Amino acid sequence: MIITLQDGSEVPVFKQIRNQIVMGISDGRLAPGEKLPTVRALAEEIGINSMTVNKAYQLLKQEGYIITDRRNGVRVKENFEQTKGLTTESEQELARLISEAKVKGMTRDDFIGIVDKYFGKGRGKV
Amino acid sequence: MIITLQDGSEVPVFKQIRNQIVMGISDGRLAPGEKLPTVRALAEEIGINSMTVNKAYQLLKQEGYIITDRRNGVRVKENFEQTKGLTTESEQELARLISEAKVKGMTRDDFIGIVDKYFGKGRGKV
Amino acid sequence: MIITLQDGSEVPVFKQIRNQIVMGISDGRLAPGEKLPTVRALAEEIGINSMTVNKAYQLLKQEGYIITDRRNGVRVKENFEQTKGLTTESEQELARLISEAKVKGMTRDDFIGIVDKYFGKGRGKV
Amino acid sequence: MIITLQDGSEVPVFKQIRNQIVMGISDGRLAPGEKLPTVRALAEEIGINSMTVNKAYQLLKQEGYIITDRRNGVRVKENFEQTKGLTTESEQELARLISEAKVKGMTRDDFIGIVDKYFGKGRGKV
DNA sequence: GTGGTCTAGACCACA
DNA sequence: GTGGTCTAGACCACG
Repeated sequence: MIITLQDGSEVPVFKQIRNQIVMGISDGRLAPGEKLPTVRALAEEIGINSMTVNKAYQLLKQEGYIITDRRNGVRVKENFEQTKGLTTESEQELARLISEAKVKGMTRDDFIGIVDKYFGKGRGKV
Repeated sequence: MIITLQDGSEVPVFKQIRNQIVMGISDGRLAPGEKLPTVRALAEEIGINSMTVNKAYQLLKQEGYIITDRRNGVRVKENFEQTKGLTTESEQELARLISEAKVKGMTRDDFIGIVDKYFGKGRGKV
Repeated sequence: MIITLQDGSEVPVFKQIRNQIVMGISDGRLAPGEKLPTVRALAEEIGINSMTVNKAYQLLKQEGYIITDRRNGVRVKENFEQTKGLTTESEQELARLISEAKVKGMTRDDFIGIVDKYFGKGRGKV
Repeated sequence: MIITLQDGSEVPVFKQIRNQIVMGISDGRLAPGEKLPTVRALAEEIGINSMTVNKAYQLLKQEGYIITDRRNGVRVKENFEQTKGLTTESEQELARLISEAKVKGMTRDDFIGIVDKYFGKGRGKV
């Protein structure tokens, strides 16, 4: 899987990495149990410091997306916790996005059209 | 309309203000043309630096949510641009939220349930 | 509150800081809402790099012990989540400690004597 | 006795082995004088490097849990030192666990409930 | 001035 | 060779 960084983005590099890996897991480009590049390898590949990659991996580990250990390097977790709900933060973000959409004249169906565009891909019961 | 700041939030204060005003417009608590408090008044009301409120207002103005003029102070815009689409940034954020939801085992219908919870409110053709 | 680092310890510096702050909260030396030293101040005080202090604070934040924000610096959280249970990791650690105690000939009452020695102090319903 | 390694654990493998053997002694699954598998055998059984098992055995030997001799291989010690006290490190760990418990709202009796859950098992005067 | 991010380079325990 | 830790020093957004 290829990680691409946006240059002038507000979102910090380590979080960009985290987001792309989560999306990779979600749409099936990263399979459960699959090995991720080592900290150093990924750092070199995308031309950043390895501490930054480390930070991204630590975040993913803490969130339960990956497992890191010295024997096997870094791997996508096999079983994700099926909380079946958004965090309150995520729900707030969604609420904000919906507000913006409504003000811009989007209907519920317009919005759901976009949701379906992304929900269709990869893993997840549709 | 009352603006409440979250204490330890990652979201910077000026953006919290911006978000709440956008949501206020979206759900009808702020009517088109309605007058907003002055920078100074709002700053005092919520106990923060007026520079911060100013920053929020500038952002809102730049995004086309409010207009400022010397005679009438700050007012909610009368006609919003009906782009009927999300900005690319917003769409990316939505894509990320959907990815997280899918990994956590949410179905499309689970997700749309939450969308509807927020789409039901106030302004916007439903 | 004074933080003292053990020099040759196996436990990393950032975790030592974290532990001492948690214990400070627990025994009342740090009150809810109390301001903690800034990242830089604490780093200078104990003679380490500020990134290390930052790491400790991030951990404490993530665990819900403190709140950090740019307006107010770092503060002890007002209301802790009352989960009223140990994490599975902590329970495993306790199990291990008890195993060691038993092999060394300690009775249940010996062990509880030590527990009481520490439970008596500060905050917490006894 | 079966040794099972936790996959993404923070605890290094050699220490996981050490801990499980100590717990095995404590709850009676390993009897005093009982023969332990050879380094090589155990390494093969759990699929790890024999250096790692060796490290665990050396630690256990140094702590006085096992004895090794050339003729009989590795055996659980017959008589453990009855110090009837925890090491200072262990006591510090316990203090930390108690601190965390208190902050999370556990009472002394809640905590002792968990202690009893583990103290009840196997060897040791209860 | 605050926390947050990032770098370049180093060392360590673990396996 | 792996992840984890730490340093010294820098820059940034926020307030």
